[in-house]
Amino acid sequence: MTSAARLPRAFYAVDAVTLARRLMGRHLVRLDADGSRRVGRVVEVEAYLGVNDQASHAFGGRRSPRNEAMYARPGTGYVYFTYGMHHCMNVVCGEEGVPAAVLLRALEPVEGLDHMRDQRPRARRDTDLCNGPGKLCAALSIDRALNGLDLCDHPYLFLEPGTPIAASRLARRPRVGLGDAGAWKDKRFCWYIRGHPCVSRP
DNA sequence: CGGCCGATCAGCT
DNA sequence: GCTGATCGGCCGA
Repeated sequence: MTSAARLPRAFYAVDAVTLARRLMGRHLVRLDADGSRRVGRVVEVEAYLGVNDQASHAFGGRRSPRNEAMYARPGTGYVYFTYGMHHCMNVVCGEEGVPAAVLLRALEPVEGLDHMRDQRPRARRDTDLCNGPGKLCAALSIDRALNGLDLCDHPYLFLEPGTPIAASRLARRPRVGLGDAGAWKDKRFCWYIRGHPCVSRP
């Protein structure tokens, strides 16, 4: 355990590129009914910049019940269901009413690995528990019921300061899995820890 | 290890 | 109807 203080609202009230860098090394904490903790250290993220970003769910100002959380205040969690079977979690940033967010793509398991393994029975190695956006949501039992949650004031899901990451270990590359996102698909808006075994594409 | 493919469904055209 | 901010099984090298 590294820290008990959850990150404040101001931490999230920045643009998506800044928040992407800031989130690296932080701890995503999931408390359970019995008080036990599942904790993962953020090792890979992607920034989605907003209405001008062709890869964003809010491109062109799109707004629907599905992505409504992107328009909420910074520190809100945007959890959506995709491919008919997976959930992905974003952290909303910037200012309220302006859709921008950072997708959590991979975590390094830190605490509660037994519980994570229960939720991810197919994972052969512990490095496979949270090495993808759908996998980390499964490992931490994050689903649509949590969409729109306030990470600054939620009883069992939030972020803690965690441990910093040396700048020399930080790398960036184009985002993963985008279809035709025009010029935006090649922008290097994915950050990850170079050589880390828990990133989705080492 | 890399590529292909099926699962499964919400949102969009 | 089709596609997707995915995953895991199966195939071949």
